[in-house]
Parts: sequence; structure tokens; C-alpha cells
Amino acid sequence: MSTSAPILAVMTPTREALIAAAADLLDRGGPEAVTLREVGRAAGVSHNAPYKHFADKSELLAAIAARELSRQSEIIAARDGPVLSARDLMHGYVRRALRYPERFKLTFRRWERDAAGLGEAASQAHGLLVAAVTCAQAAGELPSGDPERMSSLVRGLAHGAADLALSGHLKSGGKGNADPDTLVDDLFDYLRLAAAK
Amino acid sequence: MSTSAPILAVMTPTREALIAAAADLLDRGGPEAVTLREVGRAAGVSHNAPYKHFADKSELLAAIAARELSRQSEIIAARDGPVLSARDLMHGYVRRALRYPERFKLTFRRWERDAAGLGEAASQAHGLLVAAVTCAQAAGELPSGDPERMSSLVRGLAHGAADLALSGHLKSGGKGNADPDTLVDDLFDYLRLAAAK
DNA sequence: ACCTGAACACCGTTCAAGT
DNA sequence: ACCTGAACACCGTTCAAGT
Repeated sequence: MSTSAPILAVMTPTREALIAAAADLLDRGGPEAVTLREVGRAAGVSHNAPYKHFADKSELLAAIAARELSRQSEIIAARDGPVLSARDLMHGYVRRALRYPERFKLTFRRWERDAAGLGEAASQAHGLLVAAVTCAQAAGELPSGDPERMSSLVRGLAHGAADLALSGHLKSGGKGNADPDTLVDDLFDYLRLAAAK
Repeated sequence: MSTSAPILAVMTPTREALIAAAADLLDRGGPEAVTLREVGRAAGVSHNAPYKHFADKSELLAAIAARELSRQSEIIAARDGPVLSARDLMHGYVRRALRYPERFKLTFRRWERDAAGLGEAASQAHGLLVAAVTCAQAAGELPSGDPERMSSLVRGLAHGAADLALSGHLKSGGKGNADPDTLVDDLFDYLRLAAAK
């Protein structure tokens, strides 16, 4: 029974330490602070030991992004309370983006290939949202229609609001009422109105 | 009368050539392709001539971002036809993001200071949207309320949909109906329904 | 005022060994 | 199988001059 382990957990300790060190450097000083030499130093290995675990620097960064997407799913799935609503899911999305801005920006870079199982981690997180949206549609809180499409709509807003906030493009207004969480609530409120026809 | 010139037009030709060369390198090969040496070569000057016009590399990149925001405003303002609707404005926003993905990503980096008049260029573009949103609210196409806040909502969705599309996070669905333009239209359709109470 | 060439420190990557 | 140290090409930045 205990022989089956999560796929992503199959990692040598050194590899995991390298990813952790790189993520830490990223959080502290942005992408420019992530040098393979500093990563190796922080992980207690030589400056080119990373090449035994990743093809190049880009692959190490992709591993950070994949880890971040997986953690997002884990945080949601590990809740013992009631299932999160689509609205709460999006508030969590915004919250994590604002808490780890550099990881957020890194996660949504334009990655070349389907590197480091990044696609699987992303679709798993998206699946949880689609389920929550379907539930909200059944309750009449969201308009009916393709749940995938509705999920993309609400996530598009949450993602854009978070990204605009991080890049400082949401504070032009004097009242300061346009923070990402407010916009998420606004959208859900309007969608409920639209659902009531 | 003709003595007053646009502020951003006050630039030495070399400075402008450096920005153009850097933007071109960015479009072709992403941020990693933008090296000061290559920029100088493309502009026909030495590899450190940029330091006579910009404090460092970051300031040159910020100048590209500011130019991109200004152009966005110019494109909108230079139309001789009828004033663009808020919906068309957002379609144009998505269109430009997909056409120049690297510039789009660069524009929404987390810039340190208010570098290179980036803030002014951004608020000018935002002002055009607020005007269009106010107009749509008067016509009953959008719910009433603070126009700034409503503008942030629609731009948040357009921005997020474009960014998700660029990073490949919008193609998970099988039907492929979740492209950014569709999401923009969906939002405006739902908002019109909500406006009709 | 604007530009150049040499120089320095640093980084990604490779390679020949080492256990 | 995993790691190390030296080496190479490249890049951002600085500086002393040059016109």
C-alpha cells in the first residue's frame, strides 16, 4: 500500500536542495540573484554540480515553477474543512501571487518546451478550479455554460488583477479601491447578477 | 505655436537608436538577447556608449517599456474614425500583447523606481480607457459605479487573459474556445446583463 | 558633450579527472 | 552515479583618454 509515492517526490536530496536554494535566492533578490554559483554555494555543493541534475539554468528555473504550481494544488487539496468555493480559490490565487511575487512572475514566463512536467502541474491546479466553478454554476451563483470557459474567465481576472498590482499598474486611482481582491469580488458579484438573468 | 513639442520627443538620435535596437533584439530573442554589446553594435556605436544615455542596462529596458506604453496611447489617439469603445480598446490591448509578447512582458515587470517616465505613460493610456468606460456606462452597456474601478476590472481581465495565453496556460481545454478575445467578449456580455439588472 | 578601448569582476557552460 | 577544479567565452560596468 505504501509503495506508491507521488511522482514529483522522486527526487534526490541534492536536486531538491538545489531547487529550494534557487527558489530562496529568487524570493530574496529576483531572477538576477539566481546564479548557479550562488545556488551551489547555498546548497553546499560546487558551482557546477547543478549540471548533474539539470540540463542548464533554464531547466532549474522551470523546476521552481513546476514546484510552485504543485504547491498551489497541494494547499487547496490539503484543506480539511469544506471544499473551497471558486471565489475563495481566486482569493487564494491572488494572495499567493502577492506573497511570492517573484515565483509568480517566474511561473508565467514563456517556457520553451513542456519543461519539467510544468504542464501537468498546471492542468492539475486548473482542474480543481473547474470543479469549483461547476459547483457554483449548479448553485446559481455563476452563469451556466462551458465550465472550462467560465474558469478561464474568473482565473483570467484574478491573474490579471494580481499581475497589474505587482507591476504597480493598479494604484493610479485616488481612492485606492482597485486592489486585486476587490476586483475578484466585483467580478463574482456581477456574474451572480448575470446568472439571475 | 510650433515651439511646444511632446515631452517624450526630446531625445538625441543616438538615444532613440539605442532604444530601437534594444527593442528589436528583445522582439527577436527575448530579454537574454538584449546585451549592451549587441545593442551598441546594432546602433553603430561602441559597446559602452549606452552609458552616456542611460545609467545602466535596467534604465535602457525601462525606456523600451515606456516607449511601448506611449505607443499604445498614440495608436488609440491617432484614430480618425469614431472613438473606440471600451470593448474594442480591450481587444486592441490583447492584440498588441499577442503581437509583441516580449515587450508586453517587459512592460509589466516590477520596476524599481518610477523609471523613465514609465508612470506617466501608463496613466495616460489608462485615462483613455476610463473615458471609454464612462461612455459605455452612460449607454447602459456597463454597470454604473466608479469608472476607475470598472476600468480596472475590464483591463484586469484583458491583461490576465493575454498573459495566460502568452504563457501557455489557456489551451488546456479541448474545444480551444478560451482564447483571450473570447474571454473579453464574455466579460462584456455578462456585464451588460448585470447592467440591465 | 559625446564617444572609444582597455581592463575587471562575474557568470553560464564545458571538460578532464577524481571517488 | 555523483562531484570537483580549472578553463573559456561572454557580459555589465568602470575608467582614463580622446575629439
